[in-house]
Amino acid sequence: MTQTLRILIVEDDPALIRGLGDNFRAAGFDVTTAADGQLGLTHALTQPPDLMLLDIMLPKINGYDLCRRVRHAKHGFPIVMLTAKGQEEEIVRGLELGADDYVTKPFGIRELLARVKRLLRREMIDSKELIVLGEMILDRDARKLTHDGEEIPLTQKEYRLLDYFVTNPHRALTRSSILDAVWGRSIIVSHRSVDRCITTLRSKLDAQPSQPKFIHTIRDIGYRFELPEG
Amino acid sequence: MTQTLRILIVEDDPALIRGLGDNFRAAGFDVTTAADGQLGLTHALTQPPDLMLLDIMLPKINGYDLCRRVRHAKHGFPIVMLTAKGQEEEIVRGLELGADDYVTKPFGIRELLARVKRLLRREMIDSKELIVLGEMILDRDARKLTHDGEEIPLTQKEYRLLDYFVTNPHRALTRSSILDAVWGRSIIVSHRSVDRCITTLRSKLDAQPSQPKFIHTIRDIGYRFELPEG
DNA sequence: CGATGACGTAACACAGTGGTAACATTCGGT
DNA sequence: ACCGAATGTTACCACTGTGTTACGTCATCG
Repeated sequence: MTQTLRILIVEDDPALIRGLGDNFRAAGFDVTTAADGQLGLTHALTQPPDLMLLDIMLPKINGYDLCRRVRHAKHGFPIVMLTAKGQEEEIVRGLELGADDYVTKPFGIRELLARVKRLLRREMIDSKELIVLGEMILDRDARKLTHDGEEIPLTQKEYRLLDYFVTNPHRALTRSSILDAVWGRSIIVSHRSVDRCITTLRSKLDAQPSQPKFIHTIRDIGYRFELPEG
Repeated sequence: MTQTLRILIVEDDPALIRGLGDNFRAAGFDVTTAADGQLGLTHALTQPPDLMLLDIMLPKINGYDLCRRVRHAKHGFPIVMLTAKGQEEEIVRGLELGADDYVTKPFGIRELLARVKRLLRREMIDSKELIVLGEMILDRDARKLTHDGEEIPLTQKEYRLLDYFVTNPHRALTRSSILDAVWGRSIIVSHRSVDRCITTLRSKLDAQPSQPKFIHTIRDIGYRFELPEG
């Protein structure tokens, strides 16, 4: 690193390819495109990019299968889905299969760029031991959260949940992935336990837990953690 | 004993220089400043500090080059980058060149101090042979803990445990790492023996062992040692 | 507008964790 | 070999964290 960040666009509409490509190149990214699902998959697996834009309706392999297979190959780069309007149930499916965000066509290039940039900021987070959350500081070394130097005690589950959120900000996180990451793949608990833990964590993070600043819920999916500023 | 730690601030904004200088002096550091990259580089090479605060946008030599050249000269002191908002993409580059951490302007002095102290934690301990623990003094040369001149006798295990804690303050320490450090990697003892030793050590460190000031327990994880004042 | 389902959250019960005292064993010095 | 100190082990208990359940509220959709 750090050469420019690499973006793979998997899209069959030539006009969209050109528009997206131009804009992302202008924004300083290294762009490659694939015109169908098969090409996209091989490219994603052999030369994994830093982020992938993925249309759902594609020749040969559709966006769902591509997404699932990429994730099955244990690639973790962010995936942003491009969906047509009125396909909300597709969004749900896509996010469950491991996509991180979506935009519905027609979309503004500004919005898309903003989402992409937010997702890519994750790489900066990973290396940090100290993370600023508004007026709070999360110290991963000390495994503690402080507000003006005062410790905010977190239980084990709360801490692991927050840690997972912080390392995956701005992304749609399904309950299932949260369960895997925080509770562990082999543990079986009710999915409502996630909600419960979210509630207690929210109450400690935010003064007004009723209008959460950090943990946003995504109906039918799960939650999304937003870092301040941006 | 306790020579003060030296911080070099390379920054061209006079207001920021004064603000940072005041704050770090107040925190007990020995501060020198350089107003451009050239001055900063010569200073860093001829009188290497214990840590450097480095702005990116600088006259004469920019922060990246300065960072790279300092590292090329095999100086290992920590470098904290100061970046303006919107330069986030460049941060990764800075880290690649050898920076250890960064803050984005505008930043809170509290956050910056926390980051600096974290990076200097080891030096802050190592530069002292006498360590003040509340009303007690730990003399690592003599392997003695005293309170008002009265020696508090510590057993072998207790001393090694305290020593491990003192060299790793403010960090979450797992029982397993404690066992490795104090008992040795090859010795097999029950993990409850750690708790047992903690109890006896607590009873000697603290008047109210029920509300420990120094050794905090982190449920499901292990313990964390907190030094007073920072 | 009513039905359905998802989420927030309070209440409760129970398992597991850690503090610690009592007991056992090892160690070290004479 | 003996004795006391140090160290490890075990057992008991209080407590807290956590999962479950239940209920209220809100959003969505027919």
